[in-house]
Amino acid sequence: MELPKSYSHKDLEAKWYRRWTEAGAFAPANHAGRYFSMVIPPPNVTGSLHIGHALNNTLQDILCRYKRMDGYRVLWVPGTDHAGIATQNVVERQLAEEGLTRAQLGRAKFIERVWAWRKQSGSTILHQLKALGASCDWSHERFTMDEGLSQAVRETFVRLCEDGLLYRAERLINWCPRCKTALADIEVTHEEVDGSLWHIVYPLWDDPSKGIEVATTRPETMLGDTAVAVHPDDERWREFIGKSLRLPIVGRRIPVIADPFVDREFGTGALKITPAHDFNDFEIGEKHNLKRINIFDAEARIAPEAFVEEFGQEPVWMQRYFGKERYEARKLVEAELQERQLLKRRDRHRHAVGKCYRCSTPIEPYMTPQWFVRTKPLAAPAIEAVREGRIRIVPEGWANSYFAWMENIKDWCISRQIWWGHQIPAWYCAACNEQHISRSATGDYLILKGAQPIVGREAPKSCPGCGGADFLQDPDVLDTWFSSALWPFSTLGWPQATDDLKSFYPTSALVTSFDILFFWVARMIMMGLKFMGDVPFRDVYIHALVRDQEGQKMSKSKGNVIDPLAVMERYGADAFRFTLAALAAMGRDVKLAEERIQGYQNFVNKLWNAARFVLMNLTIANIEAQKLRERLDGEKLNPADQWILSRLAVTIGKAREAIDSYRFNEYAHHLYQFTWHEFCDWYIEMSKLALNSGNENERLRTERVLAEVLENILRLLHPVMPFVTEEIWQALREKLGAGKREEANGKSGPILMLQPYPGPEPKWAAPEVEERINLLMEVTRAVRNLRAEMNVAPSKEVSVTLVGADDKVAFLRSHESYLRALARVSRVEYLTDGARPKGAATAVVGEVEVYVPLGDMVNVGEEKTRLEKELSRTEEELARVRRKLGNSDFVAKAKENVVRREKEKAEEFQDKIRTLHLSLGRLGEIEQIGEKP
RNA sequence: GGGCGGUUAGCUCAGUGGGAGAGCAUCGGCCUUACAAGCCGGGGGUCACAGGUUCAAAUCCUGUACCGCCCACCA
Repeated sequence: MELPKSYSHKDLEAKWYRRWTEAGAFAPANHAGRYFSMVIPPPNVTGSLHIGHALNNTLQDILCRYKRMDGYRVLWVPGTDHAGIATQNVVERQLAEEGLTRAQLGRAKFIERVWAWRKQSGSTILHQLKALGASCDWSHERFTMDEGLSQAVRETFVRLCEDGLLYRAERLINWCPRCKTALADIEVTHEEVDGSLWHIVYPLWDDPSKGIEVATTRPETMLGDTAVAVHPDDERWREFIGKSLRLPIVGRRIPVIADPFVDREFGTGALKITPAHDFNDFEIGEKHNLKRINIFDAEARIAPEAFVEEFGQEPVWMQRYFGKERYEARKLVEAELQERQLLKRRDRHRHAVGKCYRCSTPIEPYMTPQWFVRTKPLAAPAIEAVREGRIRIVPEGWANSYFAWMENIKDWCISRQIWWGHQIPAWYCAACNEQHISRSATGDYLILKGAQPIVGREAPKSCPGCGGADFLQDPDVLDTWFSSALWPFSTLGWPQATDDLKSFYPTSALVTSFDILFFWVARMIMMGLKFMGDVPFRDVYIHALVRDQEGQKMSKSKGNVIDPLAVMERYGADAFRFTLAALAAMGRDVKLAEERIQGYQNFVNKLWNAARFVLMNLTIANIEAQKLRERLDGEKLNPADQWILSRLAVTIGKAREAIDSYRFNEYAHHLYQFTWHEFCDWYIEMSKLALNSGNENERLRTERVLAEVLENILRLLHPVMPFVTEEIWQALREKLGAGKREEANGKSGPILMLQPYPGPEPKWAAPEVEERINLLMEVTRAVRNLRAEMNVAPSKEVSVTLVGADDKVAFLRSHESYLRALARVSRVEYLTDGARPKGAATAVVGEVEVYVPLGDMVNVGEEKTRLEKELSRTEEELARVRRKLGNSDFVAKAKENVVRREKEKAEEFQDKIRTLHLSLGRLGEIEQIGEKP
């Protein structure tokens, strides 16, 4: 079978993916050897494949395919994350389009609806991964809300509770008024905004003519103020300390307290204290035993309850505020203060605002009972594991961020007031907690602070307190990241003691992006150590974010997204994967422009055409590809063959080194360089001579080398470009005589995907041959260069004279046919010494001088200019080398080989200068002749 | 406020102590029977700036500027 003239990825990709699947090539059971395992960073079920997933999974797949070929039992566990808030938001938006809210639907119906949605479109993203070529073991696919994983979640929750690492308490937490749920600290992103700083006067209780001027960015929260704090040493306010103020608008009597926390330099040096709606104020409030007045409802609207409690009835003077959301209330407060002439100033002020990482709504510090994980005891061993190198973070710079975060870790708020997720396995006896349960008309209920939870793997049968059997389960669900934290072992069957766990835990590597280092990686390490007693993975490879060519984050709103599916459709998965690998340099963002992919598509095409060349020239048959090498060892190889095999051996070494250290870009680069610029540009061109020599032995030998090198290239490239390499490999195999029979029998034959990865080939190393072929290549380039510079038409053949050291010239003479073919030279003459051709364009390659006679076709003046330029360039270089050698410190202190090389250089430059001078002199003669006809 | 990273050719980026590199773009020449998605050749850079260490610095150290990111309770 010959390969078609051009490569068409469209049908082939699906064909090979199917074939690999049918061959069971993704399952670890089919391989023997050491274990290699990875778990996929589970994409959100809501998602579709974006460029970040593409990069992440391409790198993982490269590792898996490499390790699989290299003899490991590879397990790559795929799956998806239920993504609590994100998914709930998506389904809520769908409902909104139907004019429904989740409240109207009710909890049970809503969850049903989410499940239906996830069933229908939840695996979209995994199908898209298949288009990318991801070699996951699909029989191991998991979902963070699978029954097995739910069991793992309940198990960990109960055990953490038993170990005192879990508690429920009322704390000031980050609240998203849009999602109406608590968030963990890291789920809040801080954004700088241009805001204002309001200066407000709080009059003295006893003497309203005097007052304290406070400065605040959030005037609306003053309704909840319970004190004003000043620095104890601040002269301006000293006399006020201990006195009472009348809180404007509300009329509350609040004290002036002294606290060194207050920054005298900022604003007026007086800080209003709102313990229920500011984290700093909360702490100060706790210290000074201040009242915490919650002025908001769950949607951050001013709620009357606290004021009713305070004043015994709804304060009529505050009527206009009730029910108003934060920013509206802010305007009203500002207006009323203005009216009362208590608003002194409003300055422009830039400051950071915390926003919900899911919906960008400004978060509200809010007092609610929540569940927390005590993280310090979990963090300590997690820090140690990285510090001791039991987990290696690559690039290691990220370890600093990891340590910094872990060492300052705060308790993790894990409860969310949403419906989609793992409902917390805690129950409350309805009878015992009657006064702590608030029921709404719709049947929903809230568990207030002070309620006594019973934590268990399942609902309790009866209350140990009263014996009652009426229980309400905690309505909250767990943070999505709680179940993701268990992913490396929950997906392998934990809490059951499975074979998978025994074989594949700890996993070998985790490939992820830095933006979830704290969300996910850190927590997996804590949980893995806690519940498995061992690290969840050995290596963490952290890759960059994909940005557009301007370095902007890709986002739909900016319209700069590159859709991986569209790209693959257009350029093929292989070109896309190769591009991602080539751009994945460590510690840098990946800036992706579509032209890059196009560029690497050319490489796919180049490989394809090289393969076509090899295949159309193969006459040998009945040799299995795998046996090529054995045959090759018996051959008498010529220097060109030895050279390409030596280069191949070097490339194999570099490729292994690069991939073993997660340097994907270097991997891609080395293979690109070897395939294109060594194999195609030189070896294939040289091979044409042997193939057309008419010498049967030479021809067969060259065919074998071509096939051997191509086959190695295919195996080396397969991890990055699985589809095209498989297609070519199969064609090669068939051409070599194997495969046909099996296909006729309907059996599936060998696949490249499961061939051994090229090993080190020390016997191919031939540095001295490389050196000689290098000379030949340089002389060839010199001739080409002279022709181009002298504008000699490519069709015009020229003769060349070579002058130089005996051994060099002898080698060049024995390979004259290459020079003739590669540089389009008709005749080569050799002079070992003495005479030089008259009137020739000159180049110097090491110890060899290259002359191309000018004849009558060249402008003598141009050649003279060219030589003079070359001469001055060489003189500059010589001067630099001489300066170095003239420096006694250099000669004394530099390494010997460095000095030696400099000396060699000096000699080389001197020779070159001498030659150039001679050539210039001879040109002068011609000029004179020309002038005197 | 703290930390991390970046600054190298027109663009995107490799390169961690000894002669400045790649891809793309550009210019010139080629339809040479694997490939014009190609071949051959060329031009282009005081390696951000200023000091320092060293025989030797794009590379190590210090500082500065600009850009980006992360963390942080200055209202």
